Amino acid sequence: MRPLFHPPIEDVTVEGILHALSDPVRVAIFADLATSSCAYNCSNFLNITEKKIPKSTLSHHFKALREAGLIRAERRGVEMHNTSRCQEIETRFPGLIDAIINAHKVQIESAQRAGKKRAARKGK
Amino acid sequence: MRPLFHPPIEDVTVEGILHALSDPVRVAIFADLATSSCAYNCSNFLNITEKKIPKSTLSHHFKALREAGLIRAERRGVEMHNTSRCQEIETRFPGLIDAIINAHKVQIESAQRAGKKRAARKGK
DNA sequence: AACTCTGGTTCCAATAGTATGAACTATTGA
DNA sequence: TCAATAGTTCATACTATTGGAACCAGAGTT
Repeated sequence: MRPLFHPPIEDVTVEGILHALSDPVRVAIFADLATSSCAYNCSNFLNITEKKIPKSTLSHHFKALREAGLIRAERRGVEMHNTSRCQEIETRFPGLIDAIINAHKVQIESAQRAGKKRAARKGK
Repeated sequence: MRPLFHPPIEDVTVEGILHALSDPVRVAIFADLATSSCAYNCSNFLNITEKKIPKSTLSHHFKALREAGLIRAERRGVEMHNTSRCQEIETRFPGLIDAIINAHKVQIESAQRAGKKRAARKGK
C-alpha cells in the first residue's frame, strides 16, 4: 500500500479548499468531520446519509479532500481513520473554515424552512 | 441582446459560490470587484493583470461569477458594468465573502514572501 | 498457509465541464 | 452606413468527474 499523500499546510491553497468544498457531498463529509469530534470513514458516511453513493465515488471524494489539505487519513487496520485539519487551516487562513461550515449550516436550515413552507402550501 | 440572468439571492448556494471562487482568475476578479469601490469590465481586468487571458475565456469567467450570484452585470453603452453582490451575500451567508477575500489576500502575501526568500537565496 | 470477509483503491469508459480561436452581435461615434 | 470597440456564442479540443468491475490489504478463521 503506497503511503497516502498529505500536502504540507504551506502548500494548501484557497482555490484548492474552495474547489474541494464546492461539491455537496464533500462539504457534507467535511462539515461532519469538522464539527463532530469523532472520525468518519467511507462506510460510516454511507450509513449516515441516506444517499447511495458508490464507494468508488466516495473514495474519490475523500481523496479530493485529502489532497486539498482538508483532512488527514490514516489506515487503522482494515479501515481508514479520517480527521479534519481544521487547526492547521485556521492558522493559515483564519476564519475561512468556520465561515464555510457556518454558511453550509445556514443553507441547510433555509432549505428545511423552504421545504416546510412547500409542504404547508400543499396541505391546504 | 437577451437580458442577463441574475439568480435571486435565496437561490444562491454555498457550493455555487465556492465553485465560482475556486478558480484563480475568478477569485482575483471578484476580490478586485469586492474590495475596490469601482466596477470593472473585462477589458479593465485584462489591463490590470499582466496575463493574456483570451476574451472568450474572460467572458465565461464573468458569466460564472454572475450565475453563481456573486456579481451583478449590466450593459453601459458598449461595455459591461460589473458590481459585486457582497451586501446581499453577507446577509444570506454572514462572514463568508470576507473570509474568502481575506484568505485570498493571505495567500498572495505568503506567496510574495516565499518569492522574496527564493530570490534572496539565489542572490547569495 | 489458504480461505474469506470487509473496507478501500484503482482501472477504464462514459459523461460533463472548461478553454480558446473564430465568427458573430450590440452599441457608439464619425 | 461604415468602422471601431466590447462582449457573446459557436465549435472543438481538452480535462475532470462519475461509477461499475476488478483488484488489493488487513484481520479473522480454518
